[in-house]
Amino acid sequence: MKYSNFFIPTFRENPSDAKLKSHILMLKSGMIKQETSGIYSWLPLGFKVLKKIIKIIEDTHDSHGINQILMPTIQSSDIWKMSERYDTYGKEMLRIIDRNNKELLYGPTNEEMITSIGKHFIKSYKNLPRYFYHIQSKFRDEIRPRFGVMRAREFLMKDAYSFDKDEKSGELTYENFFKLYLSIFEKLGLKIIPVRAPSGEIGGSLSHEFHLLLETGESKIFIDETFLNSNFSKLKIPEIKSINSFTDELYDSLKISKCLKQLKSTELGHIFLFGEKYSKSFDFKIDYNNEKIYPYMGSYGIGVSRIPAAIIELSNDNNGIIWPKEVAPFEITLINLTSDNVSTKLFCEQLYASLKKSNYDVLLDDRFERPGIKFSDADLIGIPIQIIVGKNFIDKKEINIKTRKDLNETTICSDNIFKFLKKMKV
RNA sequence: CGGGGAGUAGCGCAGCCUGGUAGCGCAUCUGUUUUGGGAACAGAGGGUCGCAGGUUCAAAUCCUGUCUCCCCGACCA
Repeated sequence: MKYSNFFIPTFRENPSDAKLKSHILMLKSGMIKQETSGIYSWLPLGFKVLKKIIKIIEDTHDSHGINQILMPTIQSSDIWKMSERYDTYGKEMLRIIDRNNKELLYGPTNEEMITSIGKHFIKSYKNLPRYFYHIQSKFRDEIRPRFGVMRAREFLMKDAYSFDKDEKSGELTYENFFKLYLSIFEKLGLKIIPVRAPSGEIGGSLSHEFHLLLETGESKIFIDETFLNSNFSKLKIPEIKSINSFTDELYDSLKISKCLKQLKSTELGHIFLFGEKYSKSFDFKIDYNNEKIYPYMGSYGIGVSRIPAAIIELSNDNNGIIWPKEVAPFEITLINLTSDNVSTKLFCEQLYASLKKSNYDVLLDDRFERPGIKFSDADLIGIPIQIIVGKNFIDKKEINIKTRKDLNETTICSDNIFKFLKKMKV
């Protein structure tokens, strides 16, 4: 992508309305635009990051036989009346009346809808287990939205749903999703802590949240300190059930006596095994041998649009964002400091083409801007590698490679660029 | 929902107390000179001062109402 074609409206001054570092940087780097309280547009740079995250989530789900679908944002009140959540969900649910006076709502979650889909199509235990997921906007009318996309009203969520024939099979599914989540967060470069959680509004018995430790986080979790360095990926259901870490709500209600460390965090994922709750209320029965059973269900959410903000909270400096390579909008930014010079222009165009040919995701800064502006924009938008081409190239065929993380700069001969990138393991 | 703050050019702000033709910095446009860390000079454009009503000869400024946004808390997860 060429900068001249890519819309990145950066700002020199900090936005007055934002307080959290990630919120400030997302606005300042032109990733998002607030439309109204708790509702945001994703601009090209932000959307590119979001798509990288979505791709990791999709690939991981697809490789585990989880079927991607797309359910609508607008739901009928009928299915919510069936589960009796239409009344209990409260003011967080955005209710809509259509022209025929039919009660609709903007979905805050999709258990009801997936249950109705399951009931419509699944008739036999031989079709189970079956897994579905979708990535779709949700709306929860928070009392007080804040911190940009961290706590938005409209947000993007990955929610998966499982149908099993019985509890035992359901727990195996739950265990698989538990591991799936660990691997997704690992691929995102995030060190995540699973904690036991109350199952709350959705109901059921088994529930865990996946938390990222963050000083500026809104959640509190209680964990055994040895957990900070544990590997959870080998855990089986009995161990998962008895993990020694808790959300504050569960910690309070269980009155845990053992001394646990309290830490601040942000919730990025939440999984539930709620069993027959919805299949029962929908009278969703299937044939099993010579009887009828209610499928055993679970749901598994990831707050997709919250992830970019969480990463920025962890990874930034005074100059701007520092993207980890896993989710960086581009791997490399190629900065031509002298856009009007024929030889640097030609070199950059050729290098840009061959980098793309080698499958590097590159942003070529070909703008007619002064060097200072290009440097500060590059640091602000935080692409991991900067290749800087300017006077040194014209004089000595030398270019500079800068790593955004530590701002270290190396001068190399322009012929050696690919060798150097390989050595850097970009 | 309780408490606090704010709405004036695209962004950041001053002006309001003490009413008298709406300003600054950045950004934008034109020109010249510049060009390895947010350039200089010269010129230009851009405003229903959130909205509605009231007081007044006169309202960004005073009064009343209302909408929106932000922060703290409670709530939610």
